Amino acid sequence: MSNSNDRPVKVRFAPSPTGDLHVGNIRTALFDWAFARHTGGVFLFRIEDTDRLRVTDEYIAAAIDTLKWLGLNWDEGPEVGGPNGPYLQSQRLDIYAEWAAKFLAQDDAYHCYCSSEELEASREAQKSAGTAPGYDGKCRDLTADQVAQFKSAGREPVLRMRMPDGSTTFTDVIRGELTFEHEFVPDFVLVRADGSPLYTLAVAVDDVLMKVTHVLRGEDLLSSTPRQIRVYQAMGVPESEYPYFAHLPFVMGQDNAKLSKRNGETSIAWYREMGFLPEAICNYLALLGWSPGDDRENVSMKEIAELFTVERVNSSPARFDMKKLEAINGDKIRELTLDDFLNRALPFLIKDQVIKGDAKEIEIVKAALPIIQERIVTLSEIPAMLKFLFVTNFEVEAESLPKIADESAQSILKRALADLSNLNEWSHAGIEAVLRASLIEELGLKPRIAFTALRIATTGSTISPPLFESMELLGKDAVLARIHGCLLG
RNA sequence: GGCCCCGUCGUCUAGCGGCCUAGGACUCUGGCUUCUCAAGCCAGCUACGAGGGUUCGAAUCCCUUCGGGGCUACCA
Repeated sequence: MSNSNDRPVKVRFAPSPTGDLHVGNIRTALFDWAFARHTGGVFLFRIEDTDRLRVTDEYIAAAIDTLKWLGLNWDEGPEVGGPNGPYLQSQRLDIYAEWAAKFLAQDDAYHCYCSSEELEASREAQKSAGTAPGYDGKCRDLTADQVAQFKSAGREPVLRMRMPDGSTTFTDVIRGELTFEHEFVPDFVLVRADGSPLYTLAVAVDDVLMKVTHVLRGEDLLSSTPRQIRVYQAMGVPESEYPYFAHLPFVMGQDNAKLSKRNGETSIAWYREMGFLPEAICNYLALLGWSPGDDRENVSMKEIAELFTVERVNSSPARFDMKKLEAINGDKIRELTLDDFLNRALPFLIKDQVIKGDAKEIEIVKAALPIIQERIVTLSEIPAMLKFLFVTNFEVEAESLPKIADESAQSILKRALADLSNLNEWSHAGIEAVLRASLIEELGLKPRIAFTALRIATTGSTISPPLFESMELLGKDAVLARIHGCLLG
């Protein structure tokens, strides 16, 4: 995507936080961010909170937190400021009011006194008649008398933009040249009856005032673009200074509907709690609607920024696939350095009360992490996997108890207990050597049989990290005590 | 209903007229390895929605059709 005017690239991510940021929002944010980084431009973050009934301070704070967590740092916006602030639309009300007054004075916009009941009735009529829906223009040319009448009836007007006859043509970088006939773009409301601005006004005014050069946003806003352009015209912005538009395809849920809070786990906060890595989420999301062009699938944030171009963005929607996200998350976990892995694992262990977080515990966790690193898909699996190392009153899980109750299992445990008691060098290699010599070679047992019994006796479960490493981490005393505790006679 | 967008394996995608008897990844199935579970390795299944054109030649261009989605708010 070139930049025909000389202005420096500025891309904005402008969510309306009516809930936790979800997968679709973040995919848009990621592409915005990647485009800015790729071009060396500015990444602007703006909060569209003109609907204060639905946007709360908590959601705004959560959105800021989520973006930070993902590493999608912005150059202009909340907290960091910038030359074109404020970046919360609720703090720019006077600006919108000024432009609204100007549009009214220019006759680009007009007061509309229609009640919602009247508009509703009109829409129904249009629908049943099969004609183009939209405002019928009833208040376009009100006489002074009519206005006086409405006012005396106590009606408060909205400010409505006048759409002239004709059409709007613009180029969408992803979809090509698009033309919308104004006959299907009805006059739209800019300012509510209570004087508060609408998205239709604020988005256009802000993009112009904040010198935004590229608008990459969801496909759902595609048909609102002619309205946005109409506002540019009323503002007197020359066409050469309109931003480039690129409407990103949807990210859809499993049921093929647009991803929303109603279907599936969409909130990024949930993925965070589940132990997905931010870089895995970004990597996966980058592959939804975009690809590096070669067969590469594992890409770092740095690579995403280097390789991202809007030209490579698909025009068709993508389905969100949890399985693939999990696969990528597992890959990313395996790539973690031990210290990094430790820092990310600790909060999960503490939250699940497996450890309190003291130095001694952390030391054990650090020693144990390497043997589970390739065994987990999400960080939230760690507590269950390492719990056996920290439990004070050890118990074998109920379903495994019968498996060590029979005579052959009991003799294995007895034999192992004797072998291990005499073992001085308590290392996983030493443990393995002595047990193999005794159980496998001397007694001729199948490894699977012998070690399963010991696994149950020492970890409490048939599934565990590698046995000898687990024993080493557990320590000689605890291992002997646990095996002894499993002896029945 | 009207307007608009979209259509390659189950899913994400590569492909931008000949390199395609369509490649990769995830999933799934089978196998190898193996102290469990994983990881790893190998193999296999499965796709150009349909119908017309254009062309020597089409997944790639055009049309129609069907299907999916979005918008149609004093939401964004």
